Amino acid sequence: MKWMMMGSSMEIYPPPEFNFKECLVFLGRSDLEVMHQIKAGYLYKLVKLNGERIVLKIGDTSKVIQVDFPMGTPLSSTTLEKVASYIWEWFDLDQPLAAFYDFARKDMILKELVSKYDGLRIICLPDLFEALAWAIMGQQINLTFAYTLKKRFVEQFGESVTINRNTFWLFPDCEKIASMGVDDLRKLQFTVRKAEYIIGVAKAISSGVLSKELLLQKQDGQRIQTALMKIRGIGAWTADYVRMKCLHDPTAFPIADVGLHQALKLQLGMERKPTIGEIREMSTNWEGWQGYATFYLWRSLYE
DNA sequence: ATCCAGGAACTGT
DNA sequence: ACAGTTCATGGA
Repeated sequence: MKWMMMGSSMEIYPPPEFNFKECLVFLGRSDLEVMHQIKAGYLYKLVKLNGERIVLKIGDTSKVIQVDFPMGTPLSSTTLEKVASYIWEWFDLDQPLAAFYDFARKDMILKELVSKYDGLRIICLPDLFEALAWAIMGQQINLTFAYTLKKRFVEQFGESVTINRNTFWLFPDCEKIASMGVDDLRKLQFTVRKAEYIIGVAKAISSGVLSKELLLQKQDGQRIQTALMKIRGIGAWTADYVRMKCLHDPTAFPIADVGLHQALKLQLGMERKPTIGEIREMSTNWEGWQGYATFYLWRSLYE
């Protein structure tokens, strides 16, 4: 991770295989998104780091990520370090993407995508509770409604900061959700099950039996998968999604994902969606990078 | 109206 | 292990 301060701005120096504007397209895919805002090419997000709430204004200038602080808070060097590391993690910048491109350029399905979306990285959800809760919200419903649920959830239970008549939201603390009842979420049109799953996950995280650190300590992706799937409400799809978007495992592969199926159908000009078996077949070359293949295919569904 | 959506648990065999 | 059923609601 490379960064330095230039006056009141932070400069972050990402690896060469990174295109901020390409990532902005993905971040801008829903008008109902509440966790960040995009305005005039800048990405705004409220984060809580080192106990401080900080609004970040993120832009790019030729190979450099530039971060400004609209709240003008005097930030300690430890907080600044956490800002840099948050952004590094958000855009998955530790991933050696050149290795993915090396074979993807020769792959019949991926070559067009990696050329079109060059520099796109998986947009991560560094917070485990947010990643799990969002995945559960998205189970078996259309994305638009999933975003509606998230917006209600965040605006009901999250904290916010308003500057210049713009309101920015933090994802609700798991401690707060752990103290909620199913009925509190039912009011927002969560199903009983989704409410139970999310409250259960919130309790597990706030009690300390579940955490990102504990999962990452397991090293092996399969063990992490198994550990996640022991939790009620987390099946294979959610476990893969969280490994991909939160735990930075590029081998995670949500193979049953309907978005993936739809993207493959369109990309291959098929009359129907491919079967799991067919996807397994066409993904044999993707070993080690199934998560990135999936993400680039998801990207092809937006414009 | 009908089908389906970035699934998972439960039940029966 | 595997298939069928239930949950639940909005979008197209």
